[in-house]
Amino acid sequence: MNQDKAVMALAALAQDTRLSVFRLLIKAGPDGMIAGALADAVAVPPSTMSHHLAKLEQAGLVLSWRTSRLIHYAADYAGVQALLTFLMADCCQGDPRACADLLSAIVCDRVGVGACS
Amino acid sequence: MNQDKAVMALAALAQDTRLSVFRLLIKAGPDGMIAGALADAVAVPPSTMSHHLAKLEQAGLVLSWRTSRLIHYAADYAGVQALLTFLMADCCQGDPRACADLLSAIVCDRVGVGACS
DNA sequence: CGCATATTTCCATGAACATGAAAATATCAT
DNA sequence: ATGATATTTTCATGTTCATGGAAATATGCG
Repeated sequence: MNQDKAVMALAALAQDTRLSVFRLLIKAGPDGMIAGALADAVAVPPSTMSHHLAKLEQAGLVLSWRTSRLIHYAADYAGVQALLTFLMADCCQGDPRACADLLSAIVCDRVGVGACS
Repeated sequence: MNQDKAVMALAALAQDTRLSVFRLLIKAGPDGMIAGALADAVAVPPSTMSHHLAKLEQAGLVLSWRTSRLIHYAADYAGVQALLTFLMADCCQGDPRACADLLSAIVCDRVGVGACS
C-alpha cells in the first residue's frame, strides 16, 4: 500500500452507491454476490453498476470471477486490511494513548477476537 | 455514523493533501499540530490548507482548538473509530471467516493489544 | 447457427471538486 | 491605535466525476 493507492481506494468508497455495494459485500462474505443482484439491490442500471464495480476492483477493494454468464464480486479482505493498516500507520507513534483503545474497540464491537476488557 | 456521514468522511480522506494531513495527525497523537505547520509540512499555501482542514473537520475526522493566534488540529479518534466500525459492520454476518483475521491483524500490526497469535 | 441473458464499453452531459490569489478576520505586542 | 502574524473566507478557474442510453462483447441453450 502507498499513498496513491490509498487515495484511490478511499475515492472508490467515497460515493453513495459504491459504499453501499462495498458494505453489502463485506456482509456477504467470501462468496460475494452476482453483479446483477448488486444492481438490483441498490437500484441502478447495469451500466452504472459496472462502472462502480470496475472502480472498486481497480482500487483493490473487491475481487471478481466469472461462472458461466454470471460475474461474482466479493470484498477483497486483504485489500481492505492493507488500506486500514495504512490509515492507522504509526498511530500515536506507538504510544497507545488513543490508538490502542480505538483499534481494539473496532475488533471488540464486531467479532469476538478476545482482546476485549 | 450513517451512510451519508461515512461518504463525507471517506471523501475527505480521498485526496492526496488531506490524506497526508490526516496521517500526520494520526501520527502526532492527541496534541495535534498547528495549521501553519501542516501547510509547511505538505507544502501548500495557507488558504488551500484551510479549505482542506475545514473539510476534514466537517467530516468528523479532526478536531481543532485555538490557543492565542495558533489553531491546533488533531485527529478525532472517536470519529475515526465510528467510520471504521461502520465500514466493517456485520462483516461476514458475524461468521469470522475473513473478518476476524483482518481486524486482529490491523490491531496486531500496530499496537500490541494482546489479541495476537 | 440464432436467440436470450449477463455484463461491459463507449460516449455525452451536467454536477461536484481542488486550487490559490486577494481580501477579510482574529489575536497579540508595543 | 498601529502593525505584525496566523488563519479563514470569498471568488474564479480548470479538472475530475457520476450517470445511463446505446452498442458491443461474452456465454449458454436449443
